[in-house]
Amino acid sequence: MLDLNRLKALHAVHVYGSVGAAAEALMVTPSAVSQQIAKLERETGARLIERNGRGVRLTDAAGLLAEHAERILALVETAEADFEALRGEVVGRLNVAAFPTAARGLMPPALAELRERHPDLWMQLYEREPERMLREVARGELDLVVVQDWLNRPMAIPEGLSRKTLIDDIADVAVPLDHPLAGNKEIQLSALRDERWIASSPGTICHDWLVFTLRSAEIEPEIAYMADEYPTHLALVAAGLGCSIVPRLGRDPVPDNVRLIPLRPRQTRRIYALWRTDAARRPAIRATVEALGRASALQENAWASEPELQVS
Amino acid sequence: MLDLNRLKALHAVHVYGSVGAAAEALMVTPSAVSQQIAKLERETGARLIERNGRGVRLTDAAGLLAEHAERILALVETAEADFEALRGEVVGRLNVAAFPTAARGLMPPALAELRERHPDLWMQLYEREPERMLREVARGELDLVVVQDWLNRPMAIPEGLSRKTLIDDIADVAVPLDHPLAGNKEIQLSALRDERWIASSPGTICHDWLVFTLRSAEIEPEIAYMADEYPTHLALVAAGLGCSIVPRLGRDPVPDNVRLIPLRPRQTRRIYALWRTDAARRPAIRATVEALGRASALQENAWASEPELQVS
DNA sequence: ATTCTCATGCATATATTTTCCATCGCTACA
DNA sequence: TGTAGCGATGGAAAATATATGCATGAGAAT
Repeated sequence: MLDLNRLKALHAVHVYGSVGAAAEALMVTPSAVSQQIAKLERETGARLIERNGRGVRLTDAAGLLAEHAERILALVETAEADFEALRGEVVGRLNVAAFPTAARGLMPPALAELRERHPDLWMQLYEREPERMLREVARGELDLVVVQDWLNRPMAIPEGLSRKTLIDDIADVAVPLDHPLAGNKEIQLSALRDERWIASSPGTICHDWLVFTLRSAEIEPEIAYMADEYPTHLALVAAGLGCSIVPRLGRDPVPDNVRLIPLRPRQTRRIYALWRTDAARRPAIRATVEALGRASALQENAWASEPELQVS
Repeated sequence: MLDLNRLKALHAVHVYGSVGAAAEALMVTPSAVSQQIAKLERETGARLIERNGRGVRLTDAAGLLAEHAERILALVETAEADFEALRGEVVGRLNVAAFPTAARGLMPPALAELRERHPDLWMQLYEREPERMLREVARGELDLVVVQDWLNRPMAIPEGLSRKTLIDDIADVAVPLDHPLAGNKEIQLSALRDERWIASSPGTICHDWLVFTLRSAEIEPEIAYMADEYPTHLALVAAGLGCSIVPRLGRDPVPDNVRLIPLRPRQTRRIYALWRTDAARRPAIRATVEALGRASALQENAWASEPELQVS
């Protein structure tokens, strides 16, 4: 492949008209330039330069090559300039993941904001369960993940990861409209001892949250139905087949004959953004964490302003 | 100014995904690649590469630089091609590849002719399976490849490649001399329903051709033996262990007690030369394509003049 | 715990490039 | 016509750069 330094020498001779002038421009001796071009001739097998009186003249082939060299060198300079401009900016590609409700409730506004403010940032969003996210972010397969834990049973954060608390998600109880407690403004967990429950599949956080919340009131839930999609949960609740515990984050619109009632005391899970500490050098990571923080604050304000969700 | 070799190293890591693979592609040790990039980091003052598990990952800055490098390297290549085109001479080095039977049947006469006519052309011939060739020619690792497909299931040609049809290779069936059909002048596929077959390894085109041809007659072949070398196939046929479908191209001399009988209707695969359209500026490429065309025509004439290979 | 794979750093060998200097060819001018 | 001046080139040595082999260390797979 053509060598850039030789091309540079040839180009300089083309531009400055003599070996000596080219050498001066390149800050080397004429001999160096002469030898570079001689090597280029040997490598390509073509005559490039011929003596012309006291000076030299480029052949047609050399002229062509010099013009190409001009474009190539210009491109290299462009690359340098772009590179400089890049440093410290929010660009590149980010692989982010969140568990399902956060992916629906938190990511879309954050992604929209980032898209708006940083058009050169490419984000790819995945939906994942927490353990897998943890593994993948630690390995660098994902750049940033949104995970959750329960306040009284915090998750172990692997070495080398940083986190930022985004929001405390709140659990409400979904009951059929004809349920005895459906008129309540709030419900205590202990009042739910004899209900039948609708849960997600074991191994999902939604399942775990249900079981964990009830166990914290020493209730071993009787799980009557399992369904992974929340709209299915709510349809089952609407049909009077049981109750469900439903997080607020990413919650779909609720059917008319289902009531969502705040628990007392509040049952919350804390939601975090997690990323490799090293990777935080990337402005893109920092910008995304901040955008998630803003999206979370907006969400919390929205909840605070809905009176029927308040717990006295 | 950015150094081309360092950019090449960085680009290779970007494309091949690891320092080791990049090193292999550049034909140097991983250490060399690692050090080139380290120097680039020192020169630019930016982090370019970070360890990621067992491997590495490029930073955003490095990704940007690698993309620029891609353009720069492409421009250099264009310059080379233009340069050669200007000289109008068939010179330089060409990396060509073909699948095994074409490498034996088509390339040798073409290469001999080229060597004779263009002593300054250096050709390196590789034997490859088609998918890999396709990838490599698109990337510029190979300059010209010979691939094949079946007439009724044409191959997808990537953007930016040109092709020329060389020849339609014909399949014959090899049977032992004492086989009931050995006396036939031609054989219909349907007559081969209950044969046992000798095939190449799965994943080779020879294997695929056997299976594809028989399936086209709705025969699911019972593969009794697998061997990659055709002489071995023929020895197995000679021993009465089964039949085989053998392309004419690159066919070795056949043992006495094996009969090769044309299929009716003809089973053919079409063989193409493929090259990057940009690179066709090089007279060397054009000359090689033409030489392959002549070699193919010769081969077709040879087949046409052997009476025992005709199908009525 | 071990065994692999992969990247990297160091010391060393090798290759390349530059400089210095001598030489040669051409031009200008005496 | 001779000769001084200018400019390019080539060889040898020095400076620089680059690649290799090997050792090390980190992470992953078993």
